[in-house]
Amino acid sequence: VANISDVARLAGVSPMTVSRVINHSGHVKEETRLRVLRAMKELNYVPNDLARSLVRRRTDTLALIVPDITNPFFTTVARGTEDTARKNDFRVVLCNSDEDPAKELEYIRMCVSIRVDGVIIAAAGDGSRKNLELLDSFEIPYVLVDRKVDGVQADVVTGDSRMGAFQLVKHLIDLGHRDIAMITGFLTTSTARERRDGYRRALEEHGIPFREAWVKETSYMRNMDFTLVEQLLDCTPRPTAIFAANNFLAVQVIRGLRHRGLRVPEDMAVVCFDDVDPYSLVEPFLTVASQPAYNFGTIATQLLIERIEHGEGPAPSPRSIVLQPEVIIRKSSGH
Amino acid sequence: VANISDVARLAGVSPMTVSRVINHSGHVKEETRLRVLRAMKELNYVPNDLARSLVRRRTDTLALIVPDITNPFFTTVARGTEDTARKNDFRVVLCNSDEDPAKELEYIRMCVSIRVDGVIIAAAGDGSRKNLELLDSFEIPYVLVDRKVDGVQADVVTGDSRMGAFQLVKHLIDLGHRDIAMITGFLTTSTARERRDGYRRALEEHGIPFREAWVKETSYMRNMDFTLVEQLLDCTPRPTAIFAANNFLAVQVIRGLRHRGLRVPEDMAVVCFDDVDPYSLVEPFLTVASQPAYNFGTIATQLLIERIEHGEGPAPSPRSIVLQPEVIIRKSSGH
DNA sequence: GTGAAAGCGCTAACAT
DNA sequence: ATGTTAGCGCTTTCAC
Repeated sequence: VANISDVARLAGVSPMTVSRVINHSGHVKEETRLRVLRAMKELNYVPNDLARSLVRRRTDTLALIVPDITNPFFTTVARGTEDTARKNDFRVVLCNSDEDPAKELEYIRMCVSIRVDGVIIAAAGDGSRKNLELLDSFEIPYVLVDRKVDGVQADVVTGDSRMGAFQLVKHLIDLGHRDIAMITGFLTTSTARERRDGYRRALEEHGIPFREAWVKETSYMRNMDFTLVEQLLDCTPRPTAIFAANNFLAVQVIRGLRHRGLRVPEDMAVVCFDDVDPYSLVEPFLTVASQPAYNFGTIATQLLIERIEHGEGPAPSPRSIVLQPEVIIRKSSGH
Repeated sequence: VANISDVARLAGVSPMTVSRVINHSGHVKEETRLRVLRAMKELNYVPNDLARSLVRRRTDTLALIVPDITNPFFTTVARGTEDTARKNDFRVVLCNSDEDPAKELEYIRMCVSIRVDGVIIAAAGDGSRKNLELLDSFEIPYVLVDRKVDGVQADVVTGDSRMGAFQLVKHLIDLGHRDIAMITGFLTTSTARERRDGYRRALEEHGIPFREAWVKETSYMRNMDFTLVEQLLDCTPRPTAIFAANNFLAVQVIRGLRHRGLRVPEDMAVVCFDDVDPYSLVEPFLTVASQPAYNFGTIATQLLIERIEHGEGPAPSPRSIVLQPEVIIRKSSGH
C-alpha cells in the first residue's frame, strides 16, 4: 500500500507538497499539482486518515449513542444525524446503549479512545451524568438529544413531552374516560418523568385524582414486561384507557390486551408517544403524539458541529431546542 | 490530556511497560502493574487508539454499508452486525449508500482511508463491483449481505429470494389469481432479479404466461414512483394481484391503490418480500416472505471476522450462506 | 521483567 | 512555491 512518500518520490516532490495537494491548501503550482495527482492515481493512493487524525488532533468523526437503533424513532434520528454530518464532512459512528448506563460508559470510553470530535447522545438515564463527565474531562463536546440528564449542562434537543402527554390524556378525558392508567419508561429518564407530569396535570386539571398505583414504570425497550399490563387489568376499578409513554410500550400493551382477549379500542383505549412506524404504515391505527425525529437528529448535529467548529473566544452557552409533538388521533383511542 | 509517557513517568517506568499493562501482554511484575494502574487512574488516562491503530496496522473496526438504515430490514441486519462485532471486540461504522453506487464509492474510500479491518455490504447493485475492487486492492476483506454482485467472488449471506417469490406467487395462484403483476427493485440488484425469476417460474409452472409489461422496475427505496402503480391499474386486463419485491414497495403500492379508491385485499391482493415492521406490528396485515434479518447480520459478521482473524495459510474460499424466508399469510392476500 | 530505539504516515511550523 | 525538521502517541524489535 502506497504512502505519501511513495507518491512524493514518484512525482519528484517532497511529501509536504503532496500533503498540500491532498488538502487543497493551495500554494502549489498547477503543473506540480497535476504531476502529484498523476502519481496518486498511478499508485492507487488513499491517504491514511489515522496518521492524519493523529497529527491534526481531529478525526472528523462524530458518535451517536442511542438506546436501540431498531426503534424507528432512533433510526430516524440517526438518519437525520448522518445526513447532516455528511453534509459537513463528518463521519458518524453509531452505538446502542440498550438503555444501560454501563454499556453506555463503554461506548463513551471508546469515543474518547478513538478521539471523536463530538458526541450526540440519547442518554440512558440520569446515571449517564458520570459518563458524560468523562467527555467533559477530555473536552469533547456533546449534545443531548431526546432526553435531558439531571445535573448536566449542555446543548439539548428535546420534544415537549409534558405538552404531548397532556394533550394525549386530555383527548382521552374529552372522550369520557376518567380511569386512565399509564405505562412509562424508568423515571430516571427525563421523558418518562415529563410524560408522567403531563399525564398528571391533565388529570388534575379535570378534577381526576392522580393515583400512583396506576403509573407503571418499566424499560422503554422492546422486551418490556408483559405482566405490567395484567396488573393494570386487575385493578379495581379497571382502567378504561392506557397511555403508553413510547411506541414499543404501546405495542406491548396491545399485545397484553390481546392476550387477555380485550379489544382496542372497544374494551380499552390506547394512546402513546412516538410514531410506531413512521415509514411503513399501511393502516395507521394508534393515536399518538408524533415527534419530528429526523429534525431531532439534524438540529442536534448542527448544534454539535457549530460547537466543534467554534474557534477561540467564549463558547456559546448551552442551548435548549424544544420541538413540539403533533397529536394524531386515530382508531386506537376510539374517538 | 495525558499520554502514555505521562503515565510512565508518574509510575516511574518506561512507556513500554505501560503499554504491556494496557495490552495485558504479561511479563510485568504484579507490583509494577498495580503502580501503573494507579498512575493511569490518577491521570484519567485513556489510550489513544489512533496511534495504536497506526502502528499495529489494525483498527478493530468494521464498516457496514446498507442502502438505507431506516428500512427495518437493514436496521435489524445492523443490530445483528453490531451485537456480533461487539462480542468480538470490534466497532462498527455505519453507512447509508441510498442505493447509489457513487455514494457507496465515497464510503468505500472512507473505509480505506480509516483502514477498517473489514466491510459488510448490502451492495447498491452490480455497479458496486468496481467499488469492491478498491477494497480488493487494499486487501480489505468484505462479505456481501442480502445481495450478490455480478462478477464478485466473496463470502455472501443471502435469502432464498427465488424460493420466497415462488411461494408468494404460488399462494396467489392457489387463491385463483391469474393476472398477477410485480413491482421490483432495479434489476441491477440480485434480489430484484431472483425475485422476478421466482415470480416467473411460479407463473410458468401453472401455465400462466409471463408478461414483461407486468413487471415494473423501480428503486427499492421509500420514495418509489407512485405512478407505476397507476400504470398497472391501467393495463387491460387489470391485474387482480400485485407482488411487491420489498416492504417499502408494498407500502407504496397500497398507498397508490388507496389513492385510486381501491381496497386491499377486496379489490387487489398484495404480497411482498420482507416484513414491513418486525417489531411494532400491532395488527400485521401484509402477506409476506419474511427473512431472518438479524441472522443476516450475525452470520455475515462472523464470516468476516473469521477472515480477518485468519492468520497465515490459505484463506478460506468464498462461502455462500443462503437463509430461507418464511411465508406468512395474512389479510392482504385475501386468503 | 524492563527499557531504548525506531518508526507507523502524516502535517504544523518554520525555513528557503 | 517548495522543502526540512520535528513530532502526534503508540507498539515492535531487540537488548539487557
